[in-house]
Amino acid sequence: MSNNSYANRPEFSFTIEKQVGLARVGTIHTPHGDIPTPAFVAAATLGDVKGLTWQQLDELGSDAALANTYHLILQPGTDLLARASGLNNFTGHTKPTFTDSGGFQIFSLPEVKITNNGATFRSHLDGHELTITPESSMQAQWQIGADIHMAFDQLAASNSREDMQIAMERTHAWAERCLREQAALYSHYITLMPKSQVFTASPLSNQPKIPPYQALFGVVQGGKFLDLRRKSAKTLAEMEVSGQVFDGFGIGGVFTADGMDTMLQLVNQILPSRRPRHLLGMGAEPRDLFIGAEFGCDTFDCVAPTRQARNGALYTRDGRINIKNAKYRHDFSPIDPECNCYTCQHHSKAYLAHLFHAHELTAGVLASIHNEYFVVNLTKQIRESLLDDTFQTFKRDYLTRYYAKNML
RNA sequence: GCUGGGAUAGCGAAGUGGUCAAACGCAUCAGACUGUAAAUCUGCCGCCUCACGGCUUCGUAGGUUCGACUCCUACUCCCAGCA
Repeated sequence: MSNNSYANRPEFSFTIEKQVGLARVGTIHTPHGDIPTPAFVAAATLGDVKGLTWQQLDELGSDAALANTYHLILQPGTDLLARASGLNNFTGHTKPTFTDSGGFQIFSLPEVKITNNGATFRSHLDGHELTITPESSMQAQWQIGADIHMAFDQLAASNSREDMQIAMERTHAWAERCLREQAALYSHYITLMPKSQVFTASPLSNQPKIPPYQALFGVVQGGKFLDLRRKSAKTLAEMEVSGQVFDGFGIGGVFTADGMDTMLQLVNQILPSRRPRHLLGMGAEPRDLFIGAEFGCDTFDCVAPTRQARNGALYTRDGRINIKNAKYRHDFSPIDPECNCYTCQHHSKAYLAHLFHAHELTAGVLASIHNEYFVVNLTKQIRESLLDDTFQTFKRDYLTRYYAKNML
């Protein structure tokens, strides 16, 4: 292993090709292939990117996808995914995958009961009660068999410092348990958690399609409180249980780009530079990606590009437009004349507007191709600009133009 | 021709004496969406006004009443059944 790479296990490593301040250009190596970074990871919550086939996702340039453990536990069940030899084999997606732990979803549900043991909540599908613990989340993620897992974390109940600190400390306690379980799962592949009310995973055996090692990222919390963020980053960076350390880190609980630069500077100076960092949930706006990459994040995921696409909000170099607006009904130009996506190469705004007004499924498909391409491609361009030392100019020009209308 | 039913805002459809510019749905117009309970949600949606507020409406014309979309009369049109 070179000085520029990190490999907790031979099957997972991160190579840094260039560092510019906190920003870096690198490659995450996984059993399902490489992810050149910075990279935008497509949100595939239920095992698909809404509105897109895997082929379409592939063709627009996506290098990775992120599914959600909470959703997959509820349906189709992680036992089934294990039986199918893992998520990639089940879905037909061939590229690297992440799974989120379910923490974020659970805390957005009503009537969540948090104890030191775990989170108890009701399924949003049928209301049945379910408990997820750090251990069971790890087990479920191993059954899903993604390349990169997130530690089971807690989001704060409010923005108050007190709640933020409670959530952070619980996240740290759970992080230790996640590491312990990770070590156990790696050596035994998977173990049983035979408590009747706790989500339980069945033992796996001889599942060659499931990666032999599945990386685990610890999740930094602390909200807007910089001292908490500092403590969280330091604690997780130094955490080691049973010889197991985090293979990378997620930065969670970020809901706005305001103040994100300062927070990321602080956190990413503390996190070990040779391990990858994923900015959880951010990427609805170009500035999120620029700021994230500039201050040391390697991967991003966000539901906004596809959600907004389904709702008719489309990205252009000159800001976001709502394709359903009356003025686009007879506009025969592409969404963005500078865009090279399939949709912009083949279709006009008028056609898209018509499909949206007619509630055709194809509207969401074509719009999702465009929006997902937009963020995936922008992140690739950021990577290129870091490589050829044009990042600052690129960033300034891009953001000035994108937000010009909003700065009037 | 007779009998019965009906005509409400762009469309559909509530309302059967005051609290009705008029429920609700759709459409229109606009906005929101950041680890997806989201192909969802919010607002607007007769005219004037930034707004307070004002004005004109419920097939047409007239009447009863303090007051009518709601009651009466005539007319026009639509639907069903019977001839």
